[in-house]
Amino acid sequence: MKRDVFQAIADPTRRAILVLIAAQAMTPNALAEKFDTTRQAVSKHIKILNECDLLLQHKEGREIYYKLKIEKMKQVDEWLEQFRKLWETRFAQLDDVLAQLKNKNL
Amino acid sequence: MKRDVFQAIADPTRRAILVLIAAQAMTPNALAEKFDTTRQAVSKHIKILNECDLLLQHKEGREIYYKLKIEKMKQVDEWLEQFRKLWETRFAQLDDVLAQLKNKNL
DNA sequence: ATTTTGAGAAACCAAACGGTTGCTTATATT
DNA sequence: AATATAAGCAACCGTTTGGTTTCTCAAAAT
Repeated sequence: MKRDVFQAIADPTRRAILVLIAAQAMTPNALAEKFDTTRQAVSKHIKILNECDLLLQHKEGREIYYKLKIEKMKQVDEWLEQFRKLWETRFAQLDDVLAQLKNKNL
Repeated sequence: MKRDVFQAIADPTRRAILVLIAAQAMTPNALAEKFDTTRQAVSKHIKILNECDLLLQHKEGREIYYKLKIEKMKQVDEWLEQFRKLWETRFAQLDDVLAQLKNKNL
């Protein structure tokens, strides 16, 4: 199944996982210990993250290390761009208002 | 019920609604016409967006205009910040690699 | 005054979600 | 060789999701 990044970050546990494996690769067991949840639960989240094409993995013996494809997070950033423009404009407008208030006080 | 922004943007229809009402206030009916869905479906999405505290509304007669609280979208931006740092670092490293390659070619 | 229209609310439905339990396979450990 | 451990997979369960249909209410329009 194919999914998008927005689905991936919808769940709080998954967001926490993403943060952890952004910095360093981790095994499912290590992740499960970090939060208090079972390995199977983590495993399911990893499956979903994989379907979002967000993960890199490499095997070391019987352990599997998962790491985040950080670039994929840019997709969220790109979508956000359109709003960023708006809130920056609004901020500029607020600046104007403040400037005018200041002038009135003089 | 209380929800977070990440839930709001998880659904594609909801993302489309957010984009539309970011620029200008719109009524549920107007929104429903934009995509091919029923007003009731839109109404449910609006309910969820409201529970995420993402909406401003004002009534004009029997019509209700909804508009996005754009600043709320910053919450996503802030969460993304930690990844942005990483992918920018990585980009800088790539720059280094390219620079080294260039030197070898000289 | 009656009818039409905009909108929220409730009941219902199938599908998806998040989690648990139990099983299997592969790799280490003893 | 026998046991222990890492991990994926499948079945199951209660809850949530996204959508439709129906109903009600309030504000136009006729």
